[in-house]
Amino acid sequence: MSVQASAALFRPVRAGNAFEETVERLLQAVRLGVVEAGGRLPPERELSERLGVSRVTVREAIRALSDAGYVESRRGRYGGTFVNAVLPPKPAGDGVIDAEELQDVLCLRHVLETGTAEQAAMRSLMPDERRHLKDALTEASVADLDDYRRRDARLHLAIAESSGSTSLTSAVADVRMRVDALLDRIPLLQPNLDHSNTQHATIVDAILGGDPATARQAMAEHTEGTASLLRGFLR
Amino acid sequence: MSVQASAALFRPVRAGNAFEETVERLLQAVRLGVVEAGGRLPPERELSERLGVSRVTVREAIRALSDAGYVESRRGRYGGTFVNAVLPPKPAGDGVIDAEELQDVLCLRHVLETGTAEQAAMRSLMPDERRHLKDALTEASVADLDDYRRRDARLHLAIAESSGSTSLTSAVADVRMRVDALLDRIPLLQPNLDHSNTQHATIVDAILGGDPATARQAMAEHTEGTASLLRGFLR
DNA sequence: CTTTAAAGGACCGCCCACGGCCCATTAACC
DNA sequence: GGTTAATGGGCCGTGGGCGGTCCTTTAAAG
Repeated sequence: MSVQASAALFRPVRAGNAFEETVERLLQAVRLGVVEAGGRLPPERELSERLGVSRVTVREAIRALSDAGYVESRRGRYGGTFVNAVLPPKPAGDGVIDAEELQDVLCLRHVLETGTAEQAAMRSLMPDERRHLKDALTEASVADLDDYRRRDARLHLAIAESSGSTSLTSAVADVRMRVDALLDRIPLLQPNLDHSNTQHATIVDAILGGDPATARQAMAEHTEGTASLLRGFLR
Repeated sequence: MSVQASAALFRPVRAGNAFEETVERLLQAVRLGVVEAGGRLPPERELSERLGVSRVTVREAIRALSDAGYVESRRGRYGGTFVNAVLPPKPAGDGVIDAEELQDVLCLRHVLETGTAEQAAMRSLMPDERRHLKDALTEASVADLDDYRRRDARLHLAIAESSGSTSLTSAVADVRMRVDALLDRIPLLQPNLDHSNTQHATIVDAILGGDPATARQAMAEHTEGTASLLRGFLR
């Protein structure tokens, strides 16, 4: 039995307790911009059902996010839990980063993102999917430094959705959270942002034009850009 | 908020209770050939620690696998839990397959497997990694119809390991379990098997030769083969 | 102004899972 | 042949998470 394979298979069955995992999932929705600023989360009862977790646990998780300044709850009909316009700054984290973790997440991201771009370009997208992609691209292109991370994530998720595989979309969201945790430790510069926007346009054009090879290639260059940024700053 | 993205993010936080997930994980190790026939699982105490689950739960899971005929436990020093030489036939499952699930898993598999093959070919493998790959290839090529599924899975896992990313390896193992559940419903024919062996050799050669493009292309053709098989039988 | 429905807020009893501990068994070693 | 260490087997008290139920608040609808 290979030691690496067994390490991959005998990893922990759960990343944390129900509360922690629920917090993490809701954080994904907020941080990746799936629920936009000012937007409302699904009602607690619905979240409870969809996340497969008791409502008590959902409430505790929401309470934690509320205390941290991410969301705010309002009672009464037409109430709910709303995403704050301005998100709290994230803790810088410890300076040391595991080189193996970096290699792992960057490799995974490369595979997933180039794969979604290619798959998206291979499908014949519905009109609403095409519009959704274009909208996400536009919103990312006009974002300022503060909003950029969320809108960028939202665009990459839109591309993943265009692949037509929910499992792929989930995987992209998960790896994006890991990448974001790393990106929090390096500065975001305007030139990088401009360059990203150009690449985004190329990728979306290729997808909408049904050109898988170009979509993959463009996405590869795009992820390689942030990858080398991370490698440079963290090593 | 896109309905697809929220479906991906607000999916259940846990696939089942601790017992069920532990059974699933141990089944992976057995069914995917990570622990070969006659081989010994790690001791219960170690499994408990690595899986992040209490020893009671591990024991209940092992008991379930034992009852199902997958493994056998022996007490005393140098005892342990051993994988049976002949695995029980799997239940056929219900005839109806969700078309969306099929599309989802095949798309995910294509992206992951072609990605791992490419990444593996891009790395400079250590001598023991190269040997491991060759061994897995040889064992798959000499397998008979009964053993083929396990050895094939083992080879694909070996390729995934060669990518150097444990996350990727885990993802490949997970999607392989889903694919296997589908493959159980269609017959395995010798011609398909021969064709697979030829493709396996091409893939491994490309990886060992450091040719990412060929590795990806060969793996793409390989997965497309089983994909069209599945689509044909199940639709 | 009253009604109503939908949302958050709070509590209770139950059970699964955990940690910890000790027992029983077995093959190697001296 | 006794000793030893590693392994599976089993038990018990505790706590987290669950399902269920009811209360409170709120804005739209009438």
